[in-house]
Amino acid sequence: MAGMTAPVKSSPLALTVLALLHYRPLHPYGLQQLIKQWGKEQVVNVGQRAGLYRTIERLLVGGLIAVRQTERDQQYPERTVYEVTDAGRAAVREWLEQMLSVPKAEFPVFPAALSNMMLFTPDEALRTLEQRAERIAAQRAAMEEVRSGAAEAGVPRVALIEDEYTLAVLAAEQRWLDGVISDLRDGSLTWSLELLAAAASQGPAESASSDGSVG
Amino acid sequence: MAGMTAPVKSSPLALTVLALLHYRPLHPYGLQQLIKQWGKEQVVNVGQRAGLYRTIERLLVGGLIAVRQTERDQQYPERTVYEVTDAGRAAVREWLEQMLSVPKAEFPVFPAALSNMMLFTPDEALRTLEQRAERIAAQRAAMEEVRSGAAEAGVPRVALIEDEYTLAVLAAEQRWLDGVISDLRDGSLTWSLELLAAAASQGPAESASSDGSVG
DNA sequence: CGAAACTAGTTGCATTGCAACTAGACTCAA
DNA sequence: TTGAGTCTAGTTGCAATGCAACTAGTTTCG
Repeated sequence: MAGMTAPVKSSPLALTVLALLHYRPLHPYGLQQLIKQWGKEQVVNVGQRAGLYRTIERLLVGGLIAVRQTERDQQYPERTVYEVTDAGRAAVREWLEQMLSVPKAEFPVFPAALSNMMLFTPDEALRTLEQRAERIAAQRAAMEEVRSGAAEAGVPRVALIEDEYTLAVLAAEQRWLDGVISDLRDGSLTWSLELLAAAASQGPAESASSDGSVG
Repeated sequence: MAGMTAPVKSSPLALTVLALLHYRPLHPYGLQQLIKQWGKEQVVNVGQRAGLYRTIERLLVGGLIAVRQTERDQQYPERTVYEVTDAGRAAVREWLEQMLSVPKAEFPVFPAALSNMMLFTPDEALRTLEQRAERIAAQRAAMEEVRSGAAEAGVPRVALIEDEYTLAVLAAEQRWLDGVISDLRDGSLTWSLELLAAAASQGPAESASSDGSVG
């Protein structure tokens, strides 16, 4: 077993790099530009190049990509052009299958924050959620404009499918926020420290410590 | 400037630890148990304790929590009980405001995978998305059962608000998946390499490299 | 008595995110 | 023409996170 290296782990960036090299061999900076041109910065975090170079290094060590040439377009620094290998072509399919079919547990900050919203008063909660709703609406509008523009310009639907998904999720978040906001406004969703303490003392709160005092 | 330390960064786990210590001083393992009992493992990643201990260390160094006592319930190892400080109480409010009101750009794997779905044939895509849809449906059903059970047991709505949100998002994902799946089945969503290459060659593909060949 | 399982915490490694830094080339205006 | 800003291109370092393994005492069960 000569070439045994640990299998390379998938990540959004690794998948995208490997996929783009599928279409054409390219150098790291070119990949970054391509990702931005195709509007995929929403989806892959190529903002700071560090991640990109490290990912490429990882793929190279793992044998999923190889150096094709080192070109020198005078006026620019030397650029190393990479191409995908057969192992890389196989890996992309495995990753893609896994990433598409298995919903992975991730831990975004918003649900975590929501789960502690009772530290705020209903009024404070209302104000912060209103701000979020505005921002989500703006983001959604901007994204929808880009997407429909691209669609009208003839970009095939499958190439915009991730925007379609993101928009569906954003729309759901917005609807949900609007509902909660209106429930906070009309008082059908409220709480107070006393109420919560009462609910906690009859709930399943008494078994994690030798001491049963709450608050 | 004696006690100047860098401000502690927020994270789902840090927020939750700080919030729970609000209700009652506790030791790390107790916090982990509490998080699990309250069904918050979906939302905070306390699966491997390492993160928990490191987070607590971080909060301690940052002055947001303090050691209250070191108890010894013989038969158990010594346990250090922490309590939240005034600085901690202030930090939680700032964090919460930020985390609730500002939608942060995160990079989950599914959209990244979707954006490269065209590497599969429409048929392959259909099959993998069907699998995801099944899993999402199962997860949603399980979660809904837990949530409605808790609600009927008298847990106040605000304490289940993050489940409500997650369920809304899961429902949207499921609806979206169902739509795409049916479009894949009836052929109203398709693609082929030739089609994509054609679209690419008239699109904005030609400026990231000196070489314009695609494929 | 021995094997599991639970309690409690630690260690190490790979990966990520974020920010700063280097450094050459080009662009434009004072 | 020279200096300020801006691109291109890549590197370095640190803190944080995720994941897995390891230590070690305790209890439980056969």
